[in-house]
Amino acid sequence: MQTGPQPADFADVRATNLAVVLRHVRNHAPCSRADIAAATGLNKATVSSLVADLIERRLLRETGLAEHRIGRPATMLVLDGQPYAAIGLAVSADQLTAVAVDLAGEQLLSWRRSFPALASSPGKAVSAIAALASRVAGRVGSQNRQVLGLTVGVPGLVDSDGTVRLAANLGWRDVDLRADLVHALRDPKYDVAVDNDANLSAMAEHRYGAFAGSSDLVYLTGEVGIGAGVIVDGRLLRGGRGFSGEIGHVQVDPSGPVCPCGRTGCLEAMAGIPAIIRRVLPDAEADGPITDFAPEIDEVVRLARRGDPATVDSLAAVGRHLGHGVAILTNVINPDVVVLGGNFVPLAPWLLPAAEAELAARAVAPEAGGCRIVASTLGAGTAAVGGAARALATVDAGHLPPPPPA
Amino acid sequence: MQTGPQPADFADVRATNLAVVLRHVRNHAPCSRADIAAATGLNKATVSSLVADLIERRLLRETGLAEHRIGRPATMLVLDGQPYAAIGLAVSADQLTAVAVDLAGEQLLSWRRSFPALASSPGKAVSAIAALASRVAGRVGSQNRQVLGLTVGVPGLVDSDGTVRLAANLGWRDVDLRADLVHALRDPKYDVAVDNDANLSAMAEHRYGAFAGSSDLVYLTGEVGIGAGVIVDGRLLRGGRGFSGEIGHVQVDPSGPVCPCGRTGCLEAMAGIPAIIRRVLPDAEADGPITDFAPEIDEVVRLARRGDPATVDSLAAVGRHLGHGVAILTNVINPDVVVLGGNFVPLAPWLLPAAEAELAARAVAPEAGGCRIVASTLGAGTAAVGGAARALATVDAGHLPPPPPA
DNA sequence: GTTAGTTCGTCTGCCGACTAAACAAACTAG
DNA sequence: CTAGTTTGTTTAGTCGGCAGACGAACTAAC
Repeated sequence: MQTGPQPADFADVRATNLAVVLRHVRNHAPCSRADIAAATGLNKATVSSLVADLIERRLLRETGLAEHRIGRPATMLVLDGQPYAAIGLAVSADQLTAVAVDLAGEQLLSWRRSFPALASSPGKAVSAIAALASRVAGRVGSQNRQVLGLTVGVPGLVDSDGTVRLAANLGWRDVDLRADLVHALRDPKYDVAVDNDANLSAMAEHRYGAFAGSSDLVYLTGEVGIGAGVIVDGRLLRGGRGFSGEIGHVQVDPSGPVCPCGRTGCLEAMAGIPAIIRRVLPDAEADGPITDFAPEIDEVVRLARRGDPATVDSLAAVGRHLGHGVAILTNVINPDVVVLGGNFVPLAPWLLPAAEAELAARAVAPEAGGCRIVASTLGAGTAAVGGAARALATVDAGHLPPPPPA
Repeated sequence: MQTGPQPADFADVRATNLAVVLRHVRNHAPCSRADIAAATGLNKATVSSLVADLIERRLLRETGLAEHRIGRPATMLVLDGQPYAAIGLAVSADQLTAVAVDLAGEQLLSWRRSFPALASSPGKAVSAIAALASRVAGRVGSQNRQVLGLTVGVPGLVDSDGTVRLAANLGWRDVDLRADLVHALRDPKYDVAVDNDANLSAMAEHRYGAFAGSSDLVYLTGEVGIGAGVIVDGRLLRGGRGFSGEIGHVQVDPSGPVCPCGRTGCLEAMAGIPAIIRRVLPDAEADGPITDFAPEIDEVVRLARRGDPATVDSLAAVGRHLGHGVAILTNVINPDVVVLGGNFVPLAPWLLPAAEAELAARAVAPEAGGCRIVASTLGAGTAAVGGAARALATVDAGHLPPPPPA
């Protein structure tokens, strides 16, 4: 119970303790009521009451399995994944990705739909997003699951109201996506949110990644641009207007090339995926903005595996630039880990050594402030998974679904 | 009441609500019990109980003055500054600064003592700091005030245990200042903490500055080095190991001069106070590390006031570098305001225009993400005041001094 | 098979903290 | 001097966590 501007009452205590129990079960399942009481310091009777409440809300479930040690066997508790699901949806330049995740972290579905954002208007995009979300919600509903929330990730600046201020790679400016979606979905019962894709990916890593639980974590997107999702002290860093993590257009080399944004030597222009491809595969035709880099990245990986010197050197140079960017983050924010995502993942074996060396050289704190650079292990759709994670995180934070009316 | 790993109980509710009332009175004094109830949503009876508790702890006081509107006159409440004081102490390369502040924000004393840190050992520094703290505590005690806490600010990397990992400008490395101080002060009743001077200055600005209450604020020190104290969402950003805000050695110009840290083109080497003085006053003798820049800064200000073109140009160039640094902070953190402190304050009229222009050009978000650059108005000793503010902030957060035993 | 010992989870009584509503106090308006 | 207003306290009530007792269910050992 931290200091908040709001006064506290019993409901807050109850919500806090319900969330404490729920998180404990999520992190230590299966476990018994006695385990929870011992670990949290709550009274056994209180835990019993809280667990009963959570079972009534169908967030927890008793398993038949009992550990047979000495004494009375414990009735074990696990998360009940069945009755709920959270939906995450990610918009990129060429496709929409939707996932649904249940409370226990099981991915229920993962759908992709190609959608050329630059070739359509934001209005059409809203319709397409709403249609996809609606279909996912329908599927989830047909499994008798209640939707806990829908979060849409967008590669761009999203303010605290859910308005997309600027998404260069989608060609959007001042699109009030959240309100439009709520309207298109006809005021759904569940919560609708819009956030930056890097922020959501960071939430996904924070909840499901190899460094899950690390309270100071940064995720770097490797799509058309480079964005950072920053988690500090276990919470997303948003800044005054929600425009944090825009590391892609920080200058890392004043003598570097001109970036499409008009500035010079941006990290994105030096180490972004398009820059890597141009550098390694100068012959690749670049007619119009490329949006899907998979074939080219595959080719780069092939060349690197084969040990092609120019490719390896190029990737090392890119790694150094990334290390420079990570060093800026380390010096300013001092995260425990920086996770490289997107198209950086397959390239990581050739990027990381150079990046780590550069980080060590540029970081002020000894041992780079304890900061590690790793590749994401979550696979594709991280931002969408993070969208689902956001809704689940609100449950963990105490915003529980109401108990059944019956 | 935010989500925390800790379960909550009644004591937490009480502490939270006591803090709510205390903060309300601090921000809206003088005010009546009825005002508090109306503004916070707490019940009148609850407010009465909370106020009685706070009066017993001598944190609040009733004033005789009553507002005579229609109806029964209200008995007004104000903070009772008398019984408590918090001590802040700042270490710099050439002196120690100590201040004591009461609960109402009144500065009770401000002492300076010259102390050549580089010429003495860390051990002697600990003795000197402890002696000064002890004298301040004695003076405060002789006024029948209880000391709420002592916080020491150090220009360098301080980890979460209060150990100074590296303070280049003091010549310190791995000095466990907090433990040493606790020992030298013989386990004082009050809380002892050590923190980075920029962090503490940021707390001072957050509590007493022109932008007090802004929940996303950065303070830039302008002493020997440049450090950032970062407040995000109303809380200090510390990072995984407490090494955040080290913006001084981020590279802003790869072709810049070599910095004493060994890197090239650090912000500090381009826009630090020594760099400014070298640039504007090339004739100033620089025998050994300068620690007190006051005379030189005065001279720079004189030249700038006179309109000396070389000086004005130099300051504009420095302003551009500062703007570059601020742009990095803005893109990564998106604060509402960046406060320039220390020796930047008298130079601000000539630095700010260039800095703002550079920020606008380099910030990704429109209108620089709403970020403003301003000069501190708190005067000298900001870090020490921030040290006191830290202890007072723990009271605001609910860690109240115990009620009197009587 | 019985008994002792252990552990689990519930039950009971208690206490602390907030709420609602009634009420006394103290003032202004007319 | 009365009516009306506002303040702050009092009283009763509810809620939720806590402590300890208790029954339940099991293992271990004789």
